[in-house]
Amino acid sequence: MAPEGAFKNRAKTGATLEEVARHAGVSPATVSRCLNSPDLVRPALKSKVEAAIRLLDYVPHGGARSLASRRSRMIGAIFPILDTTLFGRTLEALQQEVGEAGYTLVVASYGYDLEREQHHVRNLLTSGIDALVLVGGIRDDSVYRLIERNGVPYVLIWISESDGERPCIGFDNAEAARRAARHLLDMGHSRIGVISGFVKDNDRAAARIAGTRSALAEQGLTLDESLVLERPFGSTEGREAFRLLMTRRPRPTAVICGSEPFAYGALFEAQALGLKVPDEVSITGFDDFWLAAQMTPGLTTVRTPQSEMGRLAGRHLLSVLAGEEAVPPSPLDVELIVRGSTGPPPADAP
Amino acid sequence: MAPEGAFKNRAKTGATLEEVARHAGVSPATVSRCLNSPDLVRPALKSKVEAAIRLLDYVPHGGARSLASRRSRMIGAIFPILDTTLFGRTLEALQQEVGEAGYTLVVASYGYDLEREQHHVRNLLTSGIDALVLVGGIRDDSVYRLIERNGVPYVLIWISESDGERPCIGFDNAEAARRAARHLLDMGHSRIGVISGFVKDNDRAAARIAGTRSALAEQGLTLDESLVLERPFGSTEGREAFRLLMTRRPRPTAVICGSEPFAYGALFEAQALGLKVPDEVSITGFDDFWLAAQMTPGLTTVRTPQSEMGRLAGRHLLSVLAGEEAVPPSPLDVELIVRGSTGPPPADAP
DNA sequence: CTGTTAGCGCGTTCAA
DNA sequence: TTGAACGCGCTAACAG
Repeated sequence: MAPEGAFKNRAKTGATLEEVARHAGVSPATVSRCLNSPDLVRPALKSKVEAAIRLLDYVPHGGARSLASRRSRMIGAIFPILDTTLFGRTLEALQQEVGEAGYTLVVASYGYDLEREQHHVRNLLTSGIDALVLVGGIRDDSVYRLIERNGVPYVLIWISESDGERPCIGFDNAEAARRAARHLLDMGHSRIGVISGFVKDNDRAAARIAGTRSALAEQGLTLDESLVLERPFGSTEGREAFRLLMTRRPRPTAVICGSEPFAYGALFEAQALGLKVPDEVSITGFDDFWLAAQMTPGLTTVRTPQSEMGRLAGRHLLSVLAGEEAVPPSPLDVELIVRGSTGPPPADAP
Repeated sequence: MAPEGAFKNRAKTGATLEEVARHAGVSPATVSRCLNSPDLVRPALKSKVEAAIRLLDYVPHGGARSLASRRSRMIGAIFPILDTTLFGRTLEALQQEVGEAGYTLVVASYGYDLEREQHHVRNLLTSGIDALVLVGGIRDDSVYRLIERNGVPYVLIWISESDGERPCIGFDNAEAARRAARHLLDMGHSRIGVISGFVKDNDRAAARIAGTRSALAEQGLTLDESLVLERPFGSTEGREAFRLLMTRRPRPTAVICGSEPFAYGALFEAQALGLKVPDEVSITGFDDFWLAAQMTPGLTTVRTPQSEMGRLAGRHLLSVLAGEEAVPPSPLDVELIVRGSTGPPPADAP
């Protein structure tokens, strides 16, 4: 019922700076100054202008402003997903940090689909963002080129590229996984299963598996590839993968989960299978969301600096935009949180 | 170490439409058309233009574009919080819906602080958003006036204002809570506790309590106000509130949680207290996040149309922007999901 | 189908 | 301390 001729009713635009000037009996330039450098304006005039602004519900036109000043006061952030809790804290902290500085946050999510991410990069650049936050480092070089050619500063979060080629604010995913693995190895485990997100196009997931592998190597062990399962992130997927791992013979005595929802699922499934945790099987998570501490047994996990990455990414970009010589901080720390879900392997293990 | 003189290094701007035109040997208008209505351009020219665009990594300047066209292709959304899973699905669905239409999403969060929300409204309007999504309906009239005076269409989500004064896309929170309450009443409960978010400035929380109260009234019962606890959202707060409720005498035989994290906490705490659910106490949630189905016992809860609200809000605004005569849909349905956390009250209850 | 011509609303010179 | 004039990059009329 919507014939295509029905377009064209452009909303009445709000008041303009010039109208405000007229109402206040001053020049447009003065109104502009009231907004941008109030100290340069005599208080008497300033209050007249402010009254006019309120009277007209005047809001500056960001487009015009960014056209004239070459800055939009917007910062973009592109996340793999938004609907889970995975990036929630990072997003919240980032929004807070830039919001306090008067910046506005533009977000997008791409469902781990690099093509969609690239599309979003274009869109956000068009929107005129002054800076950009991206997750991880895997993407086509052309995307980086595009960003750089447009003079937009950016940071990659959730990773710490050791080669320092691009500015990163995050932690060493491999080392984090290594911590969890060493913890299990120290307790005597040697047959270890892994539930991971898809490694393709995801350097965090890849690094975590690599870290696990290297921890085993330190002990002269190798990771049995048949015990490495890749799944879409989610607790249901974790349950299913865990069940599968438990059918392998000899059965793994511990399972390292590359993302915490997997671990929740594994723990629930262990309970459903009647497997005692940690007596019969140990489980580790990755991130330490609120649920990890509430479950019984509590989940042993690696705590990642989720909020801090958001906060620091914002702060870094703001200072770059302020013209400061900012260097990204060195890799952030992670912490192994030992709770009840891990223990020595069962005595009768092979 | 950052002296204040260190400003002013404006990034080199990207290529302009005019440069593209020059490289392609056509007029600026033609380049513009290639971008906005490609069908009006002869293929031969179009491909020359596209080549030039790629060559220069040209990205249109959104500011200039919005100045000239009076539309920014950005939509704003302001949420109470972003770091929990509460609005995650709504956000994801909204982003997806508007993203597919080539729009960009600008988000902000205000921690349930109305002043901060107002601030964000101003900021987003300045950014030039074409439309706005807000959660709930409680805010100063001046905010609505500001939005309307600037000609920006908006919707309120997560509520359904019966008086229809403003466009809403959501569900009836009172009715939803009434469902949960009736379910308990039908099983014979009469002494019911409530754990709620703060009612001040939160119409969703208020409506849910009101709904509970009215369901009791239908049975000639009244809600004991000493059994109504308001807390910040969170499972830890749920645990603590639940523990307190369990010390009341006579002890409530059921607890209605106005937000699901409360219910998770209550369930964990019941377990810690050695209280059998549902034999000794019944618990209901609100929203039906993934965890509800995974716990043991499963959580009886009211499933809210989280994704749908995001999707429909986006769709509605897009059609308004397209100049269509769009009316917001009628209130969406909620569904009572009965799982193991509810049952009849203990036989020895008063 | 394509080019020409005007602004869109604002920040920023420069003089006064 | 204030005002006048210019142009940022683009879209939208209008001609051709």
